[in-house]
Amino acid sequence: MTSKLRNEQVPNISVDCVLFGFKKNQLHVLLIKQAFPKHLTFDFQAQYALPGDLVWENESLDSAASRVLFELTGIQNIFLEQFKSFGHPERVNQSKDKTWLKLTRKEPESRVITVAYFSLINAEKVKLKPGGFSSEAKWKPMNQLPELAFDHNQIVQEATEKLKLQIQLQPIVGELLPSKFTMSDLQALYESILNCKLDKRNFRRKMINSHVIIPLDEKRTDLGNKPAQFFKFNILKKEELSHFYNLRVDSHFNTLK
Amino acid sequence: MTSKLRNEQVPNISVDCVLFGFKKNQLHVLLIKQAFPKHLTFDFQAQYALPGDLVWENESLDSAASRVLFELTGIQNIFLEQFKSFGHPERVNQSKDKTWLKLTRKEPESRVITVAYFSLINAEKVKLKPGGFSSEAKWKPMNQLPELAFDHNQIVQEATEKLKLQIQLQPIVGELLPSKFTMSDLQALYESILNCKLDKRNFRRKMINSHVIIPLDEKRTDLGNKPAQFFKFNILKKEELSHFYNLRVDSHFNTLK
DNA sequence: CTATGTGAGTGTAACTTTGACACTAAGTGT
DNA sequence: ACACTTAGTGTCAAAGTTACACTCACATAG
Repeated sequence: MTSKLRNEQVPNISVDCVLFGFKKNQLHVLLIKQAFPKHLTFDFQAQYALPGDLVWENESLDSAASRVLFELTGIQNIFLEQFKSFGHPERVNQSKDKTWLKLTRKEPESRVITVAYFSLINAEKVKLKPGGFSSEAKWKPMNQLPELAFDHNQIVQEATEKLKLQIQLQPIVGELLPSKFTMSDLQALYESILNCKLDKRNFRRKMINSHVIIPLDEKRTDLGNKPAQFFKFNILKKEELSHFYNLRVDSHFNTLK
Repeated sequence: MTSKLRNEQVPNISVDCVLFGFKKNQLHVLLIKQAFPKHLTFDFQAQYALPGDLVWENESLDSAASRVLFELTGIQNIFLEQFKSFGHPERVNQSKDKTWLKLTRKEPESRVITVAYFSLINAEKVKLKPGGFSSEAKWKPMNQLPELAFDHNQIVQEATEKLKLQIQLQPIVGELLPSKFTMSDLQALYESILNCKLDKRNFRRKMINSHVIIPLDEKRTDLGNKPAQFFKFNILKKEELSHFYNLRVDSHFNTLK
């Protein structure tokens, strides 16, 4: 029996993490910039990419995702949900990626399939510490993503679809907001994920009735206008998650389309 | 550059297919029996398993799933949906599986992660032709599955959860039934997937209103009782799939629990 | 101190969907 | 004609959804 070294990498299986965050009323994705040795600048275009790397021989996919995310971005202790694997035979075979693969991989020609994870976190609260082969870890707004390494644009795309679906089925967005937030914050978040306008009164009623959020004894007073009630998320059991089916678009905007 | 042979297997990436079928008013899963050389009978327990095998170097995950399913069961031209990958480092390391791995794999000690697919098909209509390393391809009722190879029981379990969720969101069950079926057939199918009793009138109303099914000019007369209307599935666009949220349990049975 | 701007917050009526519930209809075989 | 079996149907109350427009509370500028 071949005994595997603890930190030996599986040459053809990786994990990638799509982290969504919410900042300045916009949905963002966490990206890293591939690090590269200075002397290579002339023919090496550092690319943005999702935090991701090969898994180790002795670790599960879930723990690989957590480890890799931590190593590259400093983010720790968050729940990552596996959502899809990507395995096109040519997915790491584009010329834009060759140099970087040669610099970082023992078997740069190897076909790699990747297991993609996603998660929602509070972009304001988390501290980013790039490490490993990432020289940068940055939130980039969803609506102006650069071209990413490998097939990462497609992965982000599919994660976004998944996210849209999810928030209409259950209120998983708790992690995206600060611990206290106003109803308008929450609505802006939904609108930016669903990419549409929602009706204010109906949205408010739905959220209140669903008991997903709880009003606090505190108001936001820092803006120059009527103070807004703060809410916090309620931790609900699965059985309590009803009410989460249709979020309808504001009719004004509906008829404009 | 290492040029890969067309049919070379990736030693550590496989696909597995969970096929659901409906027979005798019961939900079934398609299993194969691992083939083995006769002279080994004494210490080799042939196990049931999901149809699955290693992927080839040059094929995508989706096409690997289709190919493997065809090779082992003869089933062709069906839509397989990827639903989750399983990658625990010890998932192919149980003693029950060692013999078979040694007989069939070039690298029997290799860790293997598997990408699992699922699909729904009409068990009555499809012809099973075991091939490759499968000596048998059989429908087994969900509620009495044997112990399966590797972690395949867990994979079936998770596929079942996924299926339950799916049919409450959209009427994907078309493929499970013959091209014409009665309302009772359809309800029995839902009940066996959801594992509960539904109210007949509410179910009927919901199905009719959703336009998922269309009545035919034909009735079932072969049973000795009132003829039942035949229906067929309607091919709907995504936009037309509303109405599919809550399927409520029949209250009689609800209160019994 | 008044006016204006800004986002917060509120109510209702028409309609649709849901859930609970029990009997009749149309065939068969005896 | 009777018994048996499965098919098929209607209604009411409760809950949820949709559309829609004005007032409230604060800050600031004049």
